[in-house]
Amino acid sequence: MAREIRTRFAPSPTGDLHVGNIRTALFDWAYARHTGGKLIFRIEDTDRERVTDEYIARAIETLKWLGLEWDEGPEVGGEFGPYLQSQRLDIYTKWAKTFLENGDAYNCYCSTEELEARREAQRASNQAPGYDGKCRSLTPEEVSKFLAEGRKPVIRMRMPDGETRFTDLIRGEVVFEHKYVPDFVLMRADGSPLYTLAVAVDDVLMKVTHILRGEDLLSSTPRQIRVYQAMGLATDELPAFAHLPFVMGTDNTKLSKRNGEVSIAWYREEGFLPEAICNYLALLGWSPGDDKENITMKELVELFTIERVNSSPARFDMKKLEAINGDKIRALTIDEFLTRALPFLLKEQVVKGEESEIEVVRKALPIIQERIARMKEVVPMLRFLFVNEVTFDDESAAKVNEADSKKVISTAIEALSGLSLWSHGEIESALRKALIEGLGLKPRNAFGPVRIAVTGSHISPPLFESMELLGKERSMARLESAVR
RNA sequence: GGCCCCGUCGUCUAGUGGCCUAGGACUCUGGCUUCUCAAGCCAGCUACGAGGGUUCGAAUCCCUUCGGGGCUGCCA
Repeated sequence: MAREIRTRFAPSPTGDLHVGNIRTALFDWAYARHTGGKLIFRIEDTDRERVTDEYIARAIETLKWLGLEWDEGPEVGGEFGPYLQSQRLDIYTKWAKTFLENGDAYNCYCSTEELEARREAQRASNQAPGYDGKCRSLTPEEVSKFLAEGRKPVIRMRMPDGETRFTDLIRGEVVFEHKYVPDFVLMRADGSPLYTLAVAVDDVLMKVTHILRGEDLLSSTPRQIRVYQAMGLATDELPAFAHLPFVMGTDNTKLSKRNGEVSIAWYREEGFLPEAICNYLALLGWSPGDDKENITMKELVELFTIERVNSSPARFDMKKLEAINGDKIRALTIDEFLTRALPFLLKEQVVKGEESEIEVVRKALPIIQERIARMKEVVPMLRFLFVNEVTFDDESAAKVNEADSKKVISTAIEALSGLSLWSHGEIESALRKALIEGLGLKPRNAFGPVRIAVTGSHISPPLFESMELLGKERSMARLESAVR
């Protein structure tokens, strides 16, 4: 029986999770689900000056919101925990010591200043900058001298001569000659581990079989493999690597958290649905293969394979995300739509949450469902139903105040005042009769002024349905006030 | 500079030697529909970075070149 596939998503939450992080998490998740394997969620917080508990909590929350459930990790536990690296420090220390004892690593007494100076010299003489191996084989006398100077050593991994060769699942065979991979630091003088140590140790201990991660980590792979080897893993026990292409900004620069639009929290506030974000992100670097792009999470799981992941970087396109989001919104049942729309209406205080209000919203949703691309848009779309008086923007105000408009609205008032049944059908036929037949107006010119008077804007949901929802009394009041 | 990765419409992509006078989606443009805005439908614009090979035949294989990106940290 083949061993169970285990992937991991291991962010370092130095800020809110962003688009690139989530795309990686999505692929990790989809691959684990597709293969019936496990997804491990691990927090890489070895740099506690930059990673805060607040960011960790937000990362957990974001993943849950997107529906990317993990099998092992924070909150759910698992047999290979803990899943916060800051709680695993003794493990890293133990391995670093082992490496030291076995001669795979050595104490390095060079100071940051000395290293920097030597790197400068290397650059100046056109050599590849990197650790020069100065402390690789210190004599006991040299060590005593350094210690006497009060120096505290870091632990540095020894890269042997030769090369590292591995098959990236996305890019094929990749070779790094070790002369371009200098000895690297595993542990600081204060005993805190570095990423290179912690990531490799954890992937081994957590029995990760497939490492899907950003392509920026591609050139650190030889170092990671070196740690595996020092831990005693045989070549056929190494995890498989798949380096995902970047998600770039529209301007072709790498997306970064410096840019406000990358934070997933922002997309949530704007009203992008989690399934739309996942669907769109899945298309960045992967494709279902046929011409169907609008897929469900279930379909993504069924179709996702690493073979179909691209190797070239993708640009993030807000327009396409919006289009997919609109499609997802239109696919919602009214109950689902209501559940998702309500938080936006409550937050902007369009409604207070009373039963009667929610009933109005429920009735109004069908007529705006195909008119919005972001959930947030329900707010401007429905606000007119819940205010006492509409307010006009400059353009609408000018339009409604024209003499022709006042005449149209007056005529509409006469036509509507006698209506006993206030339904959109009745309203429509009464207005058509009075304005189009009666005044000989084109529909556009006839209904425009009425629309502005009733909804406050020349852009609104369908007029007759809107008036029905508003009710006769309030509709008439708005018309009256517009001609006053 | 060195090492590594990448290169099909504006964007995301399909394409693994003939089905490609390169398909789909988003955007954009025009039209239809129409009470506004949308949605929907139809049509259109636009691409294999360049140059050499290999082959009867190349977007697909090879080489060179150009361009973009990453790494080159006691960040991850």
